[in-house]
Amino acid sequence: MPIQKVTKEEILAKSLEVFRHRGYHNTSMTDLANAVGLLKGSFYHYFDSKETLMKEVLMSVNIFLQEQVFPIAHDPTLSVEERMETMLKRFSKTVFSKDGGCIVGNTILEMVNLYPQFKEVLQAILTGWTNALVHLYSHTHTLDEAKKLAEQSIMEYEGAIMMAKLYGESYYYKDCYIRTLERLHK
Amino acid sequence: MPIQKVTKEEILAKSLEVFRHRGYHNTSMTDLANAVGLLKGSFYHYFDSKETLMKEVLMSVNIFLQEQVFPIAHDPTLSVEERMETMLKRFSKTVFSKDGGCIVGNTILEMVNLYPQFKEVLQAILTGWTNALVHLYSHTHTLDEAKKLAEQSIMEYEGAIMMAKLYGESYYYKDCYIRTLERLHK
DNA sequence: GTCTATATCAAGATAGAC
DNA sequence: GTCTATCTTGATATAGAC
Repeated sequence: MPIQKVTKEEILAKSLEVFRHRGYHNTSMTDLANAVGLLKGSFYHYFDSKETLMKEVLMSVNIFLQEQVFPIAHDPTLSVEERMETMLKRFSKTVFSKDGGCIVGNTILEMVNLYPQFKEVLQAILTGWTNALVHLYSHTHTLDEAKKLAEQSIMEYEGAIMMAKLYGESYYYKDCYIRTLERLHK
Repeated sequence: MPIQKVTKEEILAKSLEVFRHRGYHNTSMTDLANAVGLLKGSFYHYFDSKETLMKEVLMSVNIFLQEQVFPIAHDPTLSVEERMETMLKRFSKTVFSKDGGCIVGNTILEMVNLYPQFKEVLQAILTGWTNALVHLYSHTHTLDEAKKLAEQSIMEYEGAIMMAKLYGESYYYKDCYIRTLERLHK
């Protein structure tokens, strides 16, 4: 009688890590299965295809962010600065990997042209992220200014991830974090 | 007696376009050969492998930028603003494609972890780009400030490319262009 | 130098035993 | 639910005719 080694949630979590690190096309089903501790044949018990799996990974990321991360921007028990710091850290932990990967940026660049059906969830993530930042920035800026600042912060973050990958250091990333905070006050 | 249909330079130019648009892993040798007007068998007359081809594409981009684009930053016949504008436009035309692809960003994200030997040429491009911007910004800022502003502009550009791909508009990209110019004066 | 044909291999996916 | 074995496809790369 077979014993269940993993849950679907564990597969999604581990797959997120691998995709974040290696990108989509450069990750094989064998890589994913091994990371989880299964053989690839077993993997298809949980998912029809690699494409489906990626989509579920992205959807689980989106749900987590919408439920656990973006609402921090509205937490009345924290100061605006504290909300920003907490939210940035929590967001980074989910979306970025230490070696300069980003599940959102990776997937946009690799897949949006090829699989247009991925647009929706990726846009949902980026829109949620933008709105959360806009809310924080609008404490000290007009709505239009806040929108520009939010977009600017996001674009810088994505660029910083790329630089981190190329130069192997977190310097750019830290600078970006600091500027995103500073924009609250100028 | 066989007639030569293409030159190596034409292959490099066409391959750049395709890689910029589709990324590395998502481009097949057939795609490349077709874009050039050959069959893939013929393609191997010019290049040992896809990897070699990509490396030569990147090296040709680097040479073009170092010789034809970055020196604009030092052109004494133009104002600092004119140098920046001309350089940004020329750089974009080489490196970015209309649909939100960037040969530099794409390749860093897809290949640096996998093929470390690509780091050198990619770093050469980004270092050249940084130095050119630093030179322009240092007319109105300290060297340290100029360096931060240059890095910030580059990171924003890379982020803007990603946003352009996701939302299918050049809005982010234009904003980024404007801010990169504005930073000359604040 | 370009073509056709083919070798080789990796990866996604399926079938069926346990 | 997990395994082994296998099918199938698509892509890199090679061989040799023209």
